[in-house]
Formats: sequence, C-alpha cells, structure tokens
Amino acid sequence: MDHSARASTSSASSARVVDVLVPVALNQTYSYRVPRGMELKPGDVVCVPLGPREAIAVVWAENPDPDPRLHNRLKDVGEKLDVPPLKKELRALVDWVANYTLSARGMVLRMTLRMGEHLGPERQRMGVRLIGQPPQRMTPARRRLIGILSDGLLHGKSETAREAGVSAGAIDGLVDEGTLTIEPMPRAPAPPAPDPAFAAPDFSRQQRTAVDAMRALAANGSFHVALLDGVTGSGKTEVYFEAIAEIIHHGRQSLILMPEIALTGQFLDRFAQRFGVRPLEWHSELTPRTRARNWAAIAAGEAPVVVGARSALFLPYADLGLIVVDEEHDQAYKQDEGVHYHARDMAVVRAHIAKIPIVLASATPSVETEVNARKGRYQRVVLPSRFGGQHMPHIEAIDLRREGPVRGRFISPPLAEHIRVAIERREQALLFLNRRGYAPLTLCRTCGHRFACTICDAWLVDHRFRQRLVCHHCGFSVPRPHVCPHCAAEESLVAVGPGVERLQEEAAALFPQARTMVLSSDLVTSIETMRSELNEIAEGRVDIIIGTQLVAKGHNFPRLNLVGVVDADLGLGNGDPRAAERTFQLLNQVIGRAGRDQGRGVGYLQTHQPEHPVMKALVACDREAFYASEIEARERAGYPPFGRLASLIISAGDRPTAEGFARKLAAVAPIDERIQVLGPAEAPLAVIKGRYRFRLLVKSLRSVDLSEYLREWLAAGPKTRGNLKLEIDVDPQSFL
DNA sequence: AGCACGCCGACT
DNA sequence: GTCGGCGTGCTC
Repeated sequence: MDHSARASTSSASSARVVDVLVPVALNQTYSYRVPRGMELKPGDVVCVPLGPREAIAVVWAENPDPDPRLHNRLKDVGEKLDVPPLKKELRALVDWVANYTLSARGMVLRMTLRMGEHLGPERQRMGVRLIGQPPQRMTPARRRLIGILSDGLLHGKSETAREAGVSAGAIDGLVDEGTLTIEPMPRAPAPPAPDPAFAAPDFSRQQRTAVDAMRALAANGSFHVALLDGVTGSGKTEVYFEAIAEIIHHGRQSLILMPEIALTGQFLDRFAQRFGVRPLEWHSELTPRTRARNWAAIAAGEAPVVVGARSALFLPYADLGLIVVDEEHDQAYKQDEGVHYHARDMAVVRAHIAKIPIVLASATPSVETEVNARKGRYQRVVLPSRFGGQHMPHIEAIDLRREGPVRGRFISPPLAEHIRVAIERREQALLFLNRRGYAPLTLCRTCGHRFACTICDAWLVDHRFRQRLVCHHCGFSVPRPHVCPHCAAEESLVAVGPGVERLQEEAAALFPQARTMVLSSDLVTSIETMRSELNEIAEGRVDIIIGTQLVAKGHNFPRLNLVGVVDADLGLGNGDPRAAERTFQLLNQVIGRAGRDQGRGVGYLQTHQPEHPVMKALVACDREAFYASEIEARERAGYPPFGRLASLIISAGDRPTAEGFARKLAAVAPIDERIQVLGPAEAPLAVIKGRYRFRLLVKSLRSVDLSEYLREWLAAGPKTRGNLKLEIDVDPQSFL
C-alpha cells in the first residue's frame, strides 16, 4: 500500500465504525469506517469497497469497539445511496431466513438488493422534433425520418430511430444539419394509484361472510393468518381484493405472491377491473431499468400493490400492510437453488415479524396449511361454491385396464368419444399430460439400445418439434438420429410412451378437422407470446388444448368444458412422501379449468388404479376424505407438519468422493434421540450434469430446532473441498 | 458469489 | 517461450 493512502485512511483512527452486510456468500458482517461528515445508521444502503470491486451493501449495526486485529485493514464506506434505509423488520427477516435455511446472510440480503445497477436518478429520455428545412444531401434513411417526424411533434429518439430502421447516428446527422432538434422528453406522468372504490363488486350472500372476514383481518392490522379456502371459480381473488382495498384505504402496501408470474395476464386484467389500474409487477423477466424503477417505487412507498413471484417477498416495502399468497399449495414457491426457501412459509415469517395479516388462498391447501387451519392456528375462511352457482365439474375415472387404448395410443375410446361430442357442441377440450416433448424414451427395436444422457441419470426425451433428443435435467441434446448408434440398424428406433407433442399427433389423427394447440413450457419463448397464445385459446380459436402443468395455473378458458387427464397415475408411485398430495392438487386444479363459465364441466381421469385414494377422492369430490387419510399417514410417519425434515445432498465429480464424504458426515452426526439421520443413499437421480449425488435425510420431532442441530453437526463435520458440494435443504419439497 | 493468484497443458 | 484451464483462498 502506498504511504499517502495509508495516512489518509488511518488518520481517522477515532472515526466511527459500522458493521456492514455485503451481498456475497458470507455470514458475518464486515467492519468499515465511516468517513467524516457521513451519518450512518443500521439499514442504510451504502457502497463499499470489497476486495478488488465495489459492492452495494447494508449497514447492519454500529460497532463501538471494532476488532483490534483488523487494525489498519479497515476501509472506508464509499458512499451512502439515496434510497430509504432497509427497515428493521426486513433486516430481521434476512437474519431469520439465513439462520433457518443455513444460508449465508449475505446471500439472503442479495435477494432484497436485486435492483440492478440502474438505481439512482431516472435517466432523462430524449425526444426529437422536426424544426428546419430538409438537408442538402437527402438519403432514403433521412427521408424516412423526416416522414415520421412530419407532424412537428416531439417523438422519442430511440423509438423514432427504430421505426425508421436507422441508427441514432442518422438522427444526430440531421440535428447537425439543423433539420431536427433534440430536447428532453417530458416525464411520463406517474400511473394513477389503484382506487379501492373503482368497481366494488356485488357479492353473493355466501361470499359476503368471507368478504367481511377479509376486511376485518385487514382492518385489524396485526399478525394473523387466514386460509382462504375456496374451489376454483368461487371468486377467491375478488374476495381477497377486498382485503387489499381495505389496506389501500389505510395507505399501506399489499403484496400478492403468485407461483408463476408469467401466467398472470388475466390476473392483472382482473385487478385493473377492480381497482382501475394494473398493479406493479415483480418477476425475473423485468428489464434492468424497470426492475430498478419498481424497486425504488416499492422502497419509496409509491407502489400500493405489488404482484410478484417468490422473490418479491424480500423487497424493501416502505410500509407493508398485507401479504396474500395465492395458490399457496403450489410447489413453485419453493426455491431449490441458492438459498433454499419456501416463499409461503417465509411469507408467514415476514408477516409475523412485521405484525401484519397474511392470507393464504387455495382450493387445495397444502397439508401443512390444512393442519394449521384444523388446529385453529390459522383462521379458515370458506367460499363454499362456484360464483354464480355453477356446479363443480363432474369427474369420472376411466379404467385403463379395461377400457384402455390400443398399444402405442394414449387416448382411450371412451375419452375420444367424449371429446368428439364436445367438439360437435363447439366446446373446447383440454388433454392434460405432464410430459413435455414427443416421447420420454427412445429405444432400438433391434438391439434394445436406449438413448440416455451422457452426463445425467436420465433418458433423453424425444422433441420432434426441435428434431432433437433432449435431457430434461441438464439440457444436453443431440439431433434425432435415424440409425441406431449401437447396432447401426436403420428405421429401428421407436418412441416409447407419450409426451404432449405425440398426443397432439394422436388428437389430430382422431379429429382431423379440429384445431389443436400444445402448451408446454419448452415451447414458450417469452411471457408475451405465452399471454397471446392463452388469449387465442380464451377467444375460442382452438378446439383441443394439449398441455402440461402450465395449463393448470390460473387461466380461465370460457369455452372449456372437458378435461381429460391422460395419465392420472403419473405423479404417484415414485417413493416421494408428497406424491399423493401433489397429484391430488394438480389434478384438482386441472379439472377445475373445466366448465368455469357454463358450469357443465366434466373431467375424465385415465388411470390404472381407480381404487387409489387420490382417484377415489377426486371422483367422489371428497376433499375431506383425502385430507383425513393424508394427515393421518403423515402423523403416523412423523412427516411434516408433525415432524421436521431436512435433506443434505452431497455431490462430486466422482462417485467415491461423494459417497466417502457422505459416510464421514453421517458418522459424526451428534446423537440425539429425537433425531434420525437416514442414509447416505444414492439420490433418486444419482447423476445430474456429470455429478454423483448422495443424500442424507434428517428427520426430527417437531419440537427440535433442526437448523441449530444441522449447524452444530456441520461445524464439527468434515470440510467440503475441491468440487465436492454440500447442499442443505430444510423442509425439502421434492425428493428428486 | 466474484475475483485474483497460482500452478500445469496446447499454441499464437 | 506465453495463453488459459479451473482448484484454492480471501474479501473489513
């Protein structure tokens, strides 16, 4: 270090020191000196030097006696950013989540600071206007520009250039000629705030009770959890909108969490119908500038209502008054990368810390939430029927053992007949199959060769649309071969099993006159095309929709009356303790798409096991029976919510390293009679992306602080080195 | 998480 | 002889 620099930094040895949390994979805070003249308090957002770079970080605490061992290594805080400080409540949430999930606090903080580099004063947009004579040298590009600007009004500069198909430089050229002038655009007026009185709906008598409960909960304004329990189409959304209206009256902010923000086009419209404007959105596809603008608006309290994916939970709301978790049972709330957290559970934590009410909405609550409601920890607010008195879909099982289709076909004769009738009536039909691509397995008829991923433990899925065989775990793909690479046989490869693309082929063959459309996540290129495809369906320009999981989520198709579940057994029987719950929820939701407007919905479940409790509960519309048996089974096995679970995934580039570490780790697990350590076992997908994976499962009584136990265990255990990775998942949702 | 530093293989 | 692969270690 150069001498003068040292002098300048150490001259202020009496300067105040603050502990700052930096958004990197660190659990501890770092100490920085406060430059003379800077006022800092906990929560302030600052810029600090961190190694060779700068980082946006947050002051976590005053530090009256900094560690003397840091002597002259302390650096100065760079600058204090002009944004509101993070409130104590949010800092407490960051600490809590990090502690619970065993993640570095810095990585949790990072989720609240996802505002990009565009923070700061809004960039002034420039406009261009025609003011003078045409230039000496006229070119086609210049002619187009002048044509667009011939009205003499101020046009956005970059839009004009794009419209004319020219670069911004062409405009600058004409400015030099005196033909055009550039001036700042007037600021776009701030969008009007949602108006709670814009279009207050009429509610049925049954809905009124729920609406009153929502308003009371919002008006009360203290921590309180309500389960808003109503079937698809019962008007849940409109009912919780009343809680939001109440919060807007109080001048506070509301957050609506959605599992899949890409699919919420209709939701935004419904919100606008009720409140006059769309809410602020928060999701991963926002452009950096919009992201920064929305972040700033949320922090400044200028966004009364925010709709967002799970990451919206960590935003710095100026004054959050209510959280709504829509479709609270949805697995998409669980983040399985980086910080492993469940947004629904952490939302309850945030509500608790902030002392505000929270509404969990679902037609098929998670078993956890259902148990909390049954025990009275959550208030249950019920919406008993579909809005407007429509009936729930009628559900039948089609026993594939007796009425199944011929080999190589997947639509059974009875289902085909029902579809035929539906199309004749000019209604829509939905074929649901939770399998992307054409076929999940390709094999050679001659030698039996099966196409598998080279770096994962998975079959390659035939995607005819893309003409490739694709691994769904790592994205690896090869062109679809025509010759067996193993035995060189020609025309010998056969597709085994159905995917949505193959189903479309079969539907098109059965109903040549019908218009079909496949909705599958791998065919979705952007939120916008997705929304326009959904609109096409809603407008009735499609007869048969063939869809994966994607279609299950919150979209309303007015002319859809028939849902056929092609393989109702698909989610069961993979050894996952949550398989039954998930299948029940998914199928319920999919079939709930039917008959929402005319109330004549029917659902057909093609199954090999019509006697399975999930199928029986669905056919009988007996939700209670399903929950009763599922809750009993969980309690007997000590599974959540009656016990706690954590999973430790150990992975490495080679099998012995992973297995050896897993065994060593298991061997040093502290003995505790309330805790069981199971494994190590090879993870269900033993190899992903060339990494060998072993799993330890930790199961404890509910009363145990499992995170604390894990922390002590890992601190005493072997250290991870090299490419060996240890991932900790408290409350795992998936066992794959 | 970044980023630099450091120590071994294929090339301007 | 260097460019660059990613293993290891550090960031107040």
